[in-house]
Order: sequence, then C-alpha cells, then structure tokens
Amino acid sequence: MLSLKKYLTEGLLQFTILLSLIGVRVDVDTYLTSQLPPLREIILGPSSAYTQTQFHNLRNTLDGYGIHPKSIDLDNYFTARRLLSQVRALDRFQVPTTEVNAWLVHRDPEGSVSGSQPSSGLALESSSGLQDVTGPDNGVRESETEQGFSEDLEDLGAVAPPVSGDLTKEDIDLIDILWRQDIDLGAGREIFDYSHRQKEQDVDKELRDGAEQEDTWPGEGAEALARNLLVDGETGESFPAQFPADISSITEAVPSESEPPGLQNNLLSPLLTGTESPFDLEQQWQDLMSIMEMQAMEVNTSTSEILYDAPPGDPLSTNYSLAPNTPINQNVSLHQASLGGCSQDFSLFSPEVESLPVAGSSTLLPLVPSNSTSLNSTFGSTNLAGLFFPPQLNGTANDTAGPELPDPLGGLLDEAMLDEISLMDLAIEEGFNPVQASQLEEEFDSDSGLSLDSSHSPSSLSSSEGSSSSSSSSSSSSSSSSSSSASSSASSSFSEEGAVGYSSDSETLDLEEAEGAVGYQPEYSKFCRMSYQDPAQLSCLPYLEHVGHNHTYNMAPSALDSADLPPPSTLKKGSKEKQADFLDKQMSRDEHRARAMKIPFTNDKIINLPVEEFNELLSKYQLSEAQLSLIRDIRRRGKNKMAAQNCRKRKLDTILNLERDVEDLQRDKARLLREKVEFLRSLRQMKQKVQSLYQEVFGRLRDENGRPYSPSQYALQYAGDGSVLLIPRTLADQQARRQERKPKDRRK
DNA sequence: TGGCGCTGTCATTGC
DNA sequence: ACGCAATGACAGCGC
Repeated sequence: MLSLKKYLTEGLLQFTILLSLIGVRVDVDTYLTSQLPPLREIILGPSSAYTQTQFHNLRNTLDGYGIHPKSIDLDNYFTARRLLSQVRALDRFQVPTTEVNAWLVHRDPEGSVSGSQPSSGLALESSSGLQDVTGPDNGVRESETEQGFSEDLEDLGAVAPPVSGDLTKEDIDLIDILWRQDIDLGAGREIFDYSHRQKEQDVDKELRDGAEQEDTWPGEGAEALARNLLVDGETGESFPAQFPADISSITEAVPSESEPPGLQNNLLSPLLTGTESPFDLEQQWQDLMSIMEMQAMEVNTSTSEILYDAPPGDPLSTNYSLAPNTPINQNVSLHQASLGGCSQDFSLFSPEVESLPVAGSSTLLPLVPSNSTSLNSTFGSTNLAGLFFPPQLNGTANDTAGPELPDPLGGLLDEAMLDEISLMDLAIEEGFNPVQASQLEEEFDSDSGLSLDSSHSPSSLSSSEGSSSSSSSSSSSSSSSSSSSASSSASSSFSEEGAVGYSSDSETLDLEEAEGAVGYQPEYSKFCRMSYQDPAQLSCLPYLEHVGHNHTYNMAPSALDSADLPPPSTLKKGSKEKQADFLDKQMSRDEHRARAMKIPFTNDKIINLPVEEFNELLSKYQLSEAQLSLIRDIRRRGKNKMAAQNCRKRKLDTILNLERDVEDLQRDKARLLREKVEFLRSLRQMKQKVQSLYQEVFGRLRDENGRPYSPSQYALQYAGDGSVLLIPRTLADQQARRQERKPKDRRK
C-alpha cells in the first residue's frame, strides 16, 4: 500500500508537472477529492470525519512494536510532497481566488508577507469554505476544509519564528501535512521526533523494569513548559510562550467565518475587490438566461389566453427598479420587419383570406421577407401566432397600451407574469418577508449573498486551534466561525491535557493521548474536543461558549477534597511537581482504581491496544482476578466512552449539517427569487418594446387607399415562417381559440 | 432548588 | 463465539 502510494504520488506528480508545463491545466484536487476517492486515500490517506483513528497502530509505533514505514525515507517523501504542493500551487494560480495569496505566501522566501497579511490563513480556509454552500458533498468539503486547514498552518508557519535550523519552512509545512495524514494512518508526530522516540523507548524500558508510574506521566510538553515553551500539538514544534498570543491576536483580527462569505472575501482577499467572484456573476447570469429561455419556450407554446398586464404601480415595478440595459431586451428587434412588400401584396379583403385556414396564413400579407430571422432568433423558431392579438380578445384592458392599439405581448406575458407573480406572492407569504425583500434588494446591488443569520451557524476550527491544538483532519462541520476562546485556551491546555482519563503514561502531554482525557479544560475539552480520536473534528461552538462545565466527579475523593483547582496560569508557571500533583488530581476514577489495584500498565494501553496485544500484555503479568476484572472493565468503559463521544459528535455533526443544508436551501431560495424578479423585469421591458414596435409597424400600415388600418378590425400576426401578416381580427380570434385548445389537449 | 447541559456508564444491538 | 462500534437510556455533576 505504501509503495503504491509512493508510486502513484510520484508518477502522478511527474505527469501532472509535465502537463502543467505544456499548458494543460490539471486539477489535481479534483482527483484527490471527488472523482477518485480510492486514489485520494492512497495519496492523502483516509480523511473521513468518522474515520476511526487507528490507535492500535499508534500504540504499535509508540510502544516500539513497530516503526512507521514513513519514517524510513522521509527525503523522498518530502520531495514528493513538495512537488505536490507546487503542482497545487500551479493549479491554484489560475484561479483568481484568495488562494493566490497562499501561493504568494508560500513562495515568499523571506516570509515577510505574513505580517502584512495576517488574514491570509483564513482567507485560504474561506476560499475552500465557500464550497460549503454547494451542497452536502461532505467528501469534497472535508477534503477542502482539510486543505485549507493545512494551508492555514502554512501561513501560521510563515508568521512563526523559525523553530528549526535544519529544516526549511517548507519542510516544516510538509511535515505538518505529512503528519496530519499519518494521523489517519495511525502514526503520531512523535515518530519524526528523535527525542520523543528516545523518550518513548526510555519510558517503555522503565515500564518493563517496573518503574514508578509517576515517571510515566511527565512528557515532552511538560518539559517544554518548564522551558517556558509551548509545544504545538500539530507540529511538535516548540514555540516561545508569547507565540500563541500572537496567534490568538491574529485569529481575533480575522473576521468570524460566520460572516457572509462575500464580506469575508472582501476582507481577506485584496485581489478580489468585487463583491462576488466573476464566476458567480457569470453563473447567476447563466442561470437567469436559462430561466429566460425556458420561460420563452413556455410562452411560445402558450397562447393569448390571458391578457394580464401589470399596472404601472405594481409591486414589482415599484420595489425593484428596472435594469437600464437588459440584454434580453436588446435582442428583441423587429427592425427587419420591413414594410417594403406590404403594400404590394395586400389582398386583405379578398374572400380567400376570410376562408383560408390558419395553417395557410403564411400566404396572407407577407410583411416580412422570408429570410428575416429576427423574430425567429429572438423568440425561437416556434410560432408566435397570437402574439399580436389585441387584448380586447380577452376583455382585459391594457393599461400601458394606447386606447386603440393592442397589447402585442399580452398573450405572451400574462400567463408567465401571473405565474411568476403568484410565485412571488407565495414566496412572500411563505416567509419572504419585507426584511428579506430588502435583503434581496441589497443583493441586487452587492450580490454578496444573503445573511442568513449565521451567528448561530456551525463553528469550526479556529486557526489557533489548527496551529496548536487540533491533531487531525477537520470535520465536515468546520466551515464557519472561529472561536477566540479556543485560542485563548490552547496554550494552557497543553499543561492540562493528558492528565486525566485514559492518557498514556508516556505521552502525557501528547495531544492525541490527551484527547481521551476527561477533563478540566473548560474551553478546550468541552468545546473543542468531542472525540477521543479526532478532537479537531469537533467544532468549537461559539454559541456554546456559555457552557463551561467542570466535571470534578472524575476526580478521586482525595482530589475532590482539595477542590480548588489551580488556574491555568499557575499551571504554566508551576513546577513539575505541582503539575504532577495537578495531573494526579485529574485522574479519572478508573485511573485511580487502576492505581489502587496496582495495575502495572496504563489505562491507555488497556483501552487502546488491540485485542491480541492486550491479551498478550495480560499474559505477561501475574494478575489477580480482581485486577483482571478491573482491567476489562476499564477497557470496556474506555472504549464505550470513546464510542459515546463519537456518537455524540456524530449527532452534532448531523445537526450542524442539517442546519447548513437549511441555510443553503434558504440561500438557493433567495437566489431563485432574485432571478425571478430579474426575469420579470426583463419580461416587462421586452413586452414594452415589442408593444411599441407593434404599434409602430401597425401604425405605418396603409390600405389601398392610403388609410391606416383600424386596430379594432385588423391585427398583425407573426407566422411560423418568420413573416408578419395582417389579418382581420375575426380570423385572428378564431386562430387564437384554436391555438388555445392545443396545449390544453396536450395536457390531457 | 429545579432545570439544563455535559459527560460517563450501562445495556443492548448489529456487524 | 468473540470483539467492538453504535446508540438509547440513565445518573452524576456543575452551573
């Protein structure tokens, strides 16, 4: 599998680079995200939100039972990853989105961009997060969020002071990406850290020697704390203590993701000065055009059965100002309706005309040369018979038309207008209230999307979380606002996590292990951690920030006696002993039971080891029946605890996804309504123009005596072959009725 | 003091 | 048969 991954990665990269060099755009992400999930998983590793982290493998690695194969050939892997990132950058460069920022940041050798663009990290995230509105495609969304997340870290890395003299920033970024993927494969960052591995070996050795359990609690993070350093749970890097503050300040400076995407784009992307990307505008215009075409088709099949003409002061015209130039309008043209042959071929009053069937109407008064395709091209090639029928046929007065001249588009528009307006009314009745209407009007100007009360929208990873706390792929719900509280608590959580629950004795401060902790981290543990396996999947919910529980029932009675907990600030400054005491106080009940029963291995191993190794471990020790029973209970409870956390997280994700779907649907609804309004506006303009043209043409017609035709007696008719005929109203009336029946018969 | 939310735990079910 | 994930239900706890 691994060799296949490497092979595919390198081969695909080389091929992709070649294609890129010759100008072929290769969308790697497309293959990595949606089209070929297996390939994507081969390259990127499983990233499903619900993918169970294989702690078995993790344990295998950490316990020295095996070494993750990826640690063997890191250079080649880094090279491959670098190439992949470059290819991605090439791909992104063609897209005028905020991702260009990331490309610039990534390319900047000096890393000086970050200071002036503190929001670029979230800009990346938002650029991918915009996909959230596209539908419930969790797979794509997940991967994109993941991608944005990783790039977020890249930017943060650009901000961060150099932490390693050997590795370049790019390598560090690659390590980040690699490690995040390895999390899914069951490996921790520790495998890349020689010192940590050394520590692991030491710890393991101590365990086998029957060392004191206290020795197993302090971890790398504790030492880092002692050095007044903070360890990034993601990267394993140590930062000066003030660094997280910078991060938090950055994240606080970044607008919340709950804000409308357009606004965020404005704020975050200096390249996108418009309120909406050109693609969106074009997309909306295409939508409108398609709707227009569909409506035109419907109109063509309909007849002049209803001659509704909206009064001048109708809500549509008053609420929504007409667009000055509607392309639809510009296409409407009767200029080629030449009158040249009109006077020559007039045989209007011949009896043949009266008796001619409608189908033969093309022989009547061909006003337009047959090669004229203006009307055909405008309205399609369908018959518009009845288009020029006077409104009197239906007994409806035309307010906008002259007293004599008919409404040429009455029959064309009325049905559609009624339909659309009724839809509008329905929409309004269904909750499209005036407030929304005003929003809709604003969108006509800004087109920045409806603000759908996203204040309660699902939250997501904050950038600070990504830089310091979270450990693996982001969840599908990580799409909106960031939580500032998480950033504030991220630093302190290092010293606290891992102290309780089923944390390993050897990776006390390892965040992964700490995820299983039950804890005392009001912010992180309650809001940012839901799953033992994948804490980053849990959204930090800003609207849950008022919840700050402190479940001290996990503490042993002795710990409960000293109820006053040291604040995190004191923890940072505290000595190892104090931390040990504090960690000791936070042990779960099972931890205390295990200690009381002198279980010779950690609860973490009890819970997370695979069955075979678990049984093997049990067989290594001479354990009493009570001890065995307790161990099995601990294992059962621990697994169930994780399962419960996953279950609850899944529930929450489902709810959040549903919420997001509702918002998307509301957005779509608003967009459709907007398009309908635009469509009606265009229809109205088109109607007015055709009507004026009709009046102009009809007014210029003269009979043999040079007198104008009476609109009450004659009407213009647009024949199927493109010609315009002048026919008597009686004939037009019959024809209209005949046309009226046809669609009804079809419906039957 | 009751309600509420979070969390751990148990029992059960299905794979 | 066994292990385990998933889940409903319940209790404990803090707010």
